[in-house]
Amino acid sequence: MKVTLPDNSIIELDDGASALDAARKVGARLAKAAVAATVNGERVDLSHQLADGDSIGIVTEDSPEGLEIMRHSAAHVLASAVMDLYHGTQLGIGPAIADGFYYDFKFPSPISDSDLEKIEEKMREIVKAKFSFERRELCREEAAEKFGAQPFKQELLAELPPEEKATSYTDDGFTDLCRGPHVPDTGRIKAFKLLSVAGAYWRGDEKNPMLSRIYGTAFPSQKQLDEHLERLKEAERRDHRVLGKQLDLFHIDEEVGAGLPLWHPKGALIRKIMEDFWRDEHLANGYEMVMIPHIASVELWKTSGHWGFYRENMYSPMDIEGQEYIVKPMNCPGHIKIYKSRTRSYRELPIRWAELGTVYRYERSGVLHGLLRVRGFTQDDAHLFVRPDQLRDEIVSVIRFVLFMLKTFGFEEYEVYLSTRPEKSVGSDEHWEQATAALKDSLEEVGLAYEIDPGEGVFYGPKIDMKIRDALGRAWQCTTIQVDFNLPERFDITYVGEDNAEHRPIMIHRALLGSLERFIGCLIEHYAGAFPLWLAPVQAVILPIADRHMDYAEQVARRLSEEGLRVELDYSRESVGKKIRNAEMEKVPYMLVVGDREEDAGNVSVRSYAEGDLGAETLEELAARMVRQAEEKA
RNA sequence: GCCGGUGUAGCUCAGUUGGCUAGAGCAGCUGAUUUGUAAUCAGCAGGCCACGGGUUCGAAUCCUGUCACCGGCUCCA
Repeated sequence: MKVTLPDNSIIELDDGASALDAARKVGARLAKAAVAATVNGERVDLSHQLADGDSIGIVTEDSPEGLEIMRHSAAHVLASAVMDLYHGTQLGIGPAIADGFYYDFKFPSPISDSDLEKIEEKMREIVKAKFSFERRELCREEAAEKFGAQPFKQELLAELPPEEKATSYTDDGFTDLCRGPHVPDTGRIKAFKLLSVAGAYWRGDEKNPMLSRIYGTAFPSQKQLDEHLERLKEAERRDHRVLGKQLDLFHIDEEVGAGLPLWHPKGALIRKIMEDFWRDEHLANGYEMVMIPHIASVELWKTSGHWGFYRENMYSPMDIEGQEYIVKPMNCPGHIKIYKSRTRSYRELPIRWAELGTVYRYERSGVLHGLLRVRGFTQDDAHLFVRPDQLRDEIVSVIRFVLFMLKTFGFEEYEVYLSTRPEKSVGSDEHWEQATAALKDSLEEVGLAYEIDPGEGVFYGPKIDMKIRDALGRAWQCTTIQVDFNLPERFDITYVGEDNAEHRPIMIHRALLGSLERFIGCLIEHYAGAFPLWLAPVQAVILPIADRHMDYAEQVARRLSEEGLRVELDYSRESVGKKIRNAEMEKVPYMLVVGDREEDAGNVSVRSYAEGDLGAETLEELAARMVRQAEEKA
């Protein structure tokens, strides 16, 4: 028989030949590296029997697909080991994921991290024994019987489409319901490690029982595994919670309350710089600033619909002389009230009102996470009131504005989602469709690739979300752009049109950075705490060599301050080496050493955080260079 | 909120099977040193061992409740 290879060449094989035979025919090296195959686009085991005319590709262990298959097999071996060690365990599912794999179990009694070593040991035995993975096709009755003691597997079986065959894989006497494919034998799982155990609801639904999930990872070589573990350690060093403490930027105080960060001087200064930039850019882009109070009568939230649809995220009302007031979870109703304070003409639109608006939302204790998930945060919010004919252009310019902001802060990578109507929502189908279409069209006009996030919209409208990843690769939603036909209706806001009749404006809710808290958290991790010059709370620290250089050092400091640069003078009576070390630890962009040589020459010795010792430079040159660099925001 | 783990000085961590005044390094303070590109030396001070209850002759250590934090799930900017 003949089969076609990916390069369209055709090889001849004996009838009944397997994918592995095909790999062998191509070359011994390929056969050795092979872990699975694709036949006519479908992933199969190497033992898969080929048919005449098949198009075949060999999946090797160093390819992304091969790695995924190996990790999936590692999950299977994990399950083998667990079933051997903990009798009566029920099996959930065990897929490969981005950086490894996991398997969900329901143990007869809880296990903890300390069990991982034992399980890993057992896995090593299984790997060493090189048990082959035996694939079997099962009829439903057989499968039901085989997994009689496995309620979760039964559930999966019951949901398998009738036309699909149930398959199982067996190694070392352990059989798992699994679609496959797997590596040919357990010995092909090279370097692996179990990382953690965590709770996970069966099928990701909190109404379901909670299982114990064991996470692990696997690589083709020990070296790659070690590198991966090293990356995890590096990520820990970039963690904004660690750096926030080290750099004295913020802290979260138990007595103040969980999820309520306190900004220290340096952190607050970074915020101030960002906020100034943000306000300036908004004013330059046709926005006006507004401000609203932090609490509002419960009546406002009833009108807006928050009281009905957003209540679980809102704090309990407080009583003020018999009236109920709510701490705001969103800024929109306040801005709408400003709109509604007088008659609006079509000539005024689009109205663009921006505010760094602090909101408070009830977040369940388990979700809080440093600055990335808090209970009180400041959104870089704005509400645009537009005529229908302006909607699309406005969304497009908001998207362009976002891209500009993210780029300025050094983010070139993000994920874009279009979130559609959730279960709990207000408004007509027609409005939801119009709003969703407007967002979609705009994304396409700008040419941004996006994914649909079904049912993830806000209760009053669909949204575009942009997510940034933290040091550990977890995605955090920052940017949000929402089109809203509903709140204008609920508040009955209008503008007078050219025809002298009242018309309903459409609202765009948008936050470019999302919230300052989350964004700064991401920013800290992005720069690993070493902020670019324009954001650095201290841009240069002056290091006099001895006390007699203090006057000159002060002169240098004064000169740079005159240029609007943020400088500090290290007065400590430490060695130069120590002063440099301290400045390095604080990740100050420039360290300026001044001693006899510099004082005589009227210059400074420049050491940059990024580049090390740069040698002497005149004060004027340095000042000009720093000012330019800060302006360029590089 | 749920599952598992953790909580000792400002920070990072020791603290044997329950048993002496709970230790170290860094940071801080004091003194000496006046220093040339990532740590000068010495001394001092600093702890309701997260908080509350219990077991015990005796608890940082064991049990229990609360709170916070970490990893994950669910949920979100």
